[in-house]
Amino acid sequence: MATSPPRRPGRRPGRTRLAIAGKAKPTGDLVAQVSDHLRKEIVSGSYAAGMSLPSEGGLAESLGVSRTVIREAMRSLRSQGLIIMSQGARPRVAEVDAGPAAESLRLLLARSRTSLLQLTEVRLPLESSIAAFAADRATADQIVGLQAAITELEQAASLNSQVAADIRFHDLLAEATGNPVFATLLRAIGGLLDDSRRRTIKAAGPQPAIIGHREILTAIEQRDAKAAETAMRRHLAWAARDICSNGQRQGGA
Amino acid sequence: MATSPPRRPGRRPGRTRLAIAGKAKPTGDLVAQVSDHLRKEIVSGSYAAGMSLPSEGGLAESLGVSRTVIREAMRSLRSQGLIIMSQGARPRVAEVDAGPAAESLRLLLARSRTSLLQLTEVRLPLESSIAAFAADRATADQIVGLQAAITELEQAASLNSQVAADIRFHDLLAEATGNPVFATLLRAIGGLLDDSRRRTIKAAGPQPAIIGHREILTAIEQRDAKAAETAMRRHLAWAARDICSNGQRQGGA
DNA sequence: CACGGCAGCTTATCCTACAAGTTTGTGCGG
DNA sequence: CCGCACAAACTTGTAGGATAAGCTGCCGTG
Repeated sequence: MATSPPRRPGRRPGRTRLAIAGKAKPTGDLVAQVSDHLRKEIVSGSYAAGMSLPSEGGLAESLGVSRTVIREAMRSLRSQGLIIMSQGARPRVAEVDAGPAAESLRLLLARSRTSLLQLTEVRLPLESSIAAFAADRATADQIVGLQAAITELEQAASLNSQVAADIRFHDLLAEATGNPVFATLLRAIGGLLDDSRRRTIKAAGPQPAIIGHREILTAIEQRDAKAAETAMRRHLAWAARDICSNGQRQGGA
Repeated sequence: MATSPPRRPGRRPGRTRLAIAGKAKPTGDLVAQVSDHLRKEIVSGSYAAGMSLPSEGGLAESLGVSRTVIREAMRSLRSQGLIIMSQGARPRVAEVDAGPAAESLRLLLARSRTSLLQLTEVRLPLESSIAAFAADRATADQIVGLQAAITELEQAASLNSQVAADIRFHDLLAEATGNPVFATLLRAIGGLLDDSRRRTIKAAGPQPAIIGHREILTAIEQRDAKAAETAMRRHLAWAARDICSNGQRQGGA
């Protein structure tokens, strides 16, 4: 006896529109709609970072789609670094992090046979500007922090800590511009150059980097944007030299 | 009667390892494993661009997982711009495109509450370098394309097409550097500045932009990197002027 | 109050079914 | 023999249900 109405599964014909507030797009791609909807909510800040999202079942019901659709949309958001999922716990909104964007860039570069040289090419104007802006805007605290990063590099024993101190100096510099866009882009690109950094320091030792950083910091302390830019340019040119010599392609992994 | 063996659904306990060649990672996240596997195959070139991938069912069987897992992995790859899916047709390997990486960066920047002024600040050195590199490297074809973009801007009737032509010129310029990293970063930042561009052109008309583009192109034709950089700097300074006046924050969407 | 265990909720995976789109092959007419 | 219409097969998109495994918080015990 078909007491319950014969609710057939499968794609429901006319129901192209979602139970999402406002206009209904007749795109026909439910996952994309849900995914866009949630992405907007997250980016606009309706869901704060660290906050838990509704459960898959709840979202499925409230948006009027199946859990399958929700799951695929979630997977999409997850691969964009917007949410964090783990079995048993509700998905949470991820902190803002340059990692996924860097990964995306890495993927692009790996596919388009981009060389490290091309990355440095972009890094040069970016970091030069960073140095210049930092000279104008760095606070006293930030200058102290930069000094500390140099000291850290001087006293670092292992290669790892040397590389870390190097990265730290550049990050602090980007932060000192007061412009998060600089820091973001630098980290996205810089993350791809970690291996290169390591090789360079391993080959030449930390001394060249220390000298370069000192020159930059001196220019910043004197509020000399032009000099800071020049010093940074020289610093990076040194680092780029042995990239040119063994111009390896950016591998996968 | 359980004539058929009681093949219970649900997560199969011991089967944490995938039928993927080589080492078995006990990560427990099948989707990630499948996704990584396919990603490697695509990036390494085992699946050439434009080529069709096996069907979901086929992959599910050959990798020993359910179609659900395959679908979620596909969705992940799709959101990274590696594959293209459409109903009824097998998924195909996407051409190399900077779009997804730029989108990922755009998302990151949008989440970190950046102002238009801050975006412009980064755009200035970036585009300046782009102009300089383009002057050195643009091919004859690319110069023709740039000229066409200017003509397009001159003849554009609607505001929309004017903005589009403006964006197109800058994109082509980035492409002319021969360095996809420039194009990617520019698109990420530029995408957030679209509204601003629209307002600027709406307020001042296309003439200032046309003049700026012409100056840049002239410098490029003469292979004068320094002049190209200067021209670009002037062009952007003009555009930035009325951003400073109404320094609004960058909203979502 | 501290702490361990249990109950409920939630995700991860699998399965099956059907709708709707694409591709392919077949057969017919020119 | 070639080209085209049409149908069959294949494939993706969505729904829905079931089970396993993990997490969270509550409650009872010490």
